[in-house]
Amino acid sequence: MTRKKVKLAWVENVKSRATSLQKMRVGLLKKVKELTILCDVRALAIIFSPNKTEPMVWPSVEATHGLLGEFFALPKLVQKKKESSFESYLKEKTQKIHEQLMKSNKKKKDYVIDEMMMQLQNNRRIADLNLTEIYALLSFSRDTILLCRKKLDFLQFPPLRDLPVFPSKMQVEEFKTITNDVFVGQDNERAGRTDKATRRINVDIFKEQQHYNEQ
Amino acid sequence: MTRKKVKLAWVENVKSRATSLQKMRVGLLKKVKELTILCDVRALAIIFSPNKTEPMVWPSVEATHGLLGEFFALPKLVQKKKESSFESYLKEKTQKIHEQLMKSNKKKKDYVIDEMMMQLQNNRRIADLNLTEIYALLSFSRDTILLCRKKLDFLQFPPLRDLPVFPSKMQVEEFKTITNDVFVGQDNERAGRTDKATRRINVDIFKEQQHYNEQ
DNA sequence: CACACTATCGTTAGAGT
DNA sequence: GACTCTAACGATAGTGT
Repeated sequence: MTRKKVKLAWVENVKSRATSLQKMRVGLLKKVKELTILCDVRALAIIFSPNKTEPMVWPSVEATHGLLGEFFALPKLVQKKKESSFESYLKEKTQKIHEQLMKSNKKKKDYVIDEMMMQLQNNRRIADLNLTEIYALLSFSRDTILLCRKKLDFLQFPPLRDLPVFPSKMQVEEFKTITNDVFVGQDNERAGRTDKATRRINVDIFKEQQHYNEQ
Repeated sequence: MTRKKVKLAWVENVKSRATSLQKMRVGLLKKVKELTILCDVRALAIIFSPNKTEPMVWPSVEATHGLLGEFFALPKLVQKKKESSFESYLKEKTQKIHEQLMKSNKKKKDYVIDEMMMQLQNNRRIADLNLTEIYALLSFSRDTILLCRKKLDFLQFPPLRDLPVFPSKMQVEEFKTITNDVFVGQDNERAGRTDKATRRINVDIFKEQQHYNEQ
């Protein structure tokens, strides 16, 4: 039995697609009906199928016309708003999830930085850091300084200058390849120098954060 | 855990209803989206909620307007047809199921009649039959005779006269009550007379068939 | 072989917590 | 809101025509 979880994509096989359409249409309209009865709302659904002139309509063509009349009678400001309430719902949802992610990333970042600081206070030296780690530290320092300035209400200070731009993901990948993965390798010079109680921690988190750009 | 199977009815509790509405709306629109992607159809859904001026619209207000444009552009004969393709689908489905039921009932009936005939050829006598069974036999005979006439192309024969009308369900129920269920009872005179190898078979099937009237 | 229908059972929606 | 658990959905194998 090859019963796979169907992924959200165009169904190639013509027959399968047709059977799916039949079943899903019925299931869908059943759900619309359920919704209207259980929650006392009015709703309509229209499904255009290829190679069929008449679409499948719920609850009926007449009722649909009635509801659409109400829809079109709505003040244009409401009806024509660029976003339907579903779209704004999605946007809100996405926003929330993204905020959560940023928060979680912030936590991890703080933890990683703390670890690095600890290591630096012990036996690890600046020379032991790789490029990614150095950028992470610099970025952290910059953020921290800015936060401090803000808190101290010294917003009139000029922005920090000469801070390097954080490298793109591709650049970091390239770097890792060239250096033959110094993070996990145990047979290179650097790793050999820091084998006491020093545990190299994962800093991959820094490489992903560049891709979230709001708006 | 009170995890009941929700029945298709108005949800009394206001809070539950609101939560259901939220969840089901999202689930519904997700399904619409699934359908359009998997089966390559275009569809729209509009859900009006109480106490909300703007309805929830899928896929978007603009796309909806576009699709509705096509819908209204359809020739009036197609668009205004009294039945949507969903309604005719349901009707067709009902028709099929009903035909199946009739077929199945016919089979059972034939089987019951066969059994009765067998019993009559053995030790059961006409006097042992109750009213329902007698009517069943008469009805069967009538049908059989009509079928034979048809097959022999003697359609010009006058219809059978003096055949009693089959009793209504209520009349039969009344009869059963009066006679204290002679079908299963073992302590009445008739049952005592037929206790050899005679097995009384269920003829309830005949009482139900009067309620299916097509169209 | 193609089609229609049924049975089976993995996946998903959503009620309750 | 996140999670658990069940009923229902729907993909596919099986069966009949």
